[in-house]
Amino acid sequence: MLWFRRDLRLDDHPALAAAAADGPVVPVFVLDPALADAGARVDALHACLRSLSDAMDGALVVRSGDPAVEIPRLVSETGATAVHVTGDFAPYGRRRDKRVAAALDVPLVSTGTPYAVPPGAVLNGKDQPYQVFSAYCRAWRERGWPSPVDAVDVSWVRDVAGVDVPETPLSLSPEAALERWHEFLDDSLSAYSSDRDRPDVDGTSRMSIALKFGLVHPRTLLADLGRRARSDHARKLGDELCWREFYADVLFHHPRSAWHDLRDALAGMEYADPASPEVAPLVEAWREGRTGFPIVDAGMRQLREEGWMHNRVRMITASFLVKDLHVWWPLGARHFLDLLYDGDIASNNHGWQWVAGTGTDAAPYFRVFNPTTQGRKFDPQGDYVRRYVPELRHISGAAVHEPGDQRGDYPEPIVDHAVERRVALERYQAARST
DNA sequence: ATCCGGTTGTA
DNA sequence: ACAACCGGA
Repeated sequence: MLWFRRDLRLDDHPALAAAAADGPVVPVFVLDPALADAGARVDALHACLRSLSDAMDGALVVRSGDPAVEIPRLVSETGATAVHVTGDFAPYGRRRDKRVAAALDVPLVSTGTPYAVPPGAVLNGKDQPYQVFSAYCRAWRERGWPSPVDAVDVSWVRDVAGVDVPETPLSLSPEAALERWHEFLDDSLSAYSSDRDRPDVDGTSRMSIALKFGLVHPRTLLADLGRRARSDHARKLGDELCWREFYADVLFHHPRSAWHDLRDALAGMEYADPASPEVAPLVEAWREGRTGFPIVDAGMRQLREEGWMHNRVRMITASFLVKDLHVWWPLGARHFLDLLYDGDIASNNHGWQWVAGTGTDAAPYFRVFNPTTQGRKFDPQGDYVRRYVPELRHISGAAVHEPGDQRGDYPEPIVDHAVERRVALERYQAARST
């Protein structure tokens, strides 16, 4: 039996190869009620499951319920002699897999991971986990990763009863993701290093959703990049894949950092109460994209409309919540996870902690993003803002980023950035000296 | 020990 | 230029 989780593909799949070596394979997915409130990405999950089921002519068995009940039940129904999985390294997945293994009377066999390098496998000179990206990345490259695994012939066991996958308007499949990947390699990799920071340009690989659900394995992408090893652009994209692996590694070593400050250096930090009458409307304006800062609002509206936000803008909008509105990062991390199709607890929540200054790579605390400067720099023609903020479409060029009288119905800035920057710096100073 | 590096902003 | 951090080699 192969129990699929975040590995919803048939190619380059070590656990599938291991299962197929045992004989005919029962392909299973369990819709876990504990993850049913996972926001937008439940739709993305259903889209991935539909394409996976199609790829095996409908053999996929979908059950709904607690995996610790459903998986043992399927084993006894089918007489499976082992349950094969790809390892899961996030806190919930690790707890769930322990419960399932304990409830089974056949082995739960874990083969492979969703990463090129398994979380926990790279340690520093003192045999400790890395706490900064650049050092981790160097060691990660040095360790290296295996080539993609060859396709295997699988005989699927059919006609095991299951439930239907819910309908969804989304369409996601490994084939479409790889098609996008090859288009990206052909058309956009040659400008990646700079265009990746440009939300107005379609310059990123857009592989985040495919990686989240395992439609493709990062090893597949890294193998293609390895064939372009002399390209600085390929190396830069390798770095971005490494950020994903680094944060998975950090979460593996520090499961609590999913929702708590990784470092306690700012334990005494004073935050605004998001439920208070003064702050609640500001947080709501942030969520809805009407802060009066065009690049922030464009990003928050892109998130609502598309379930995706450009990474540069994720940093800008996160910095605004944390440093201009002084709200503790988990509120923002929760909001992103609710709306992002690619929402991943390790990358998302540690990215937020990076911005907040409580995580790895402790950015010097005085590094506060200026939303206007960031807009001018990374959306230089203003095209990104005009795409998502219709109220500003009558303003041409970079002037969309500037405050002024011509902005019509568009809101006035809800805070004075220069003032809030100083407040943030004072609070960081105070927290550091406690 | 000492130096490097870092998704930055303001003067 | 400077702010003025800190893990890692």
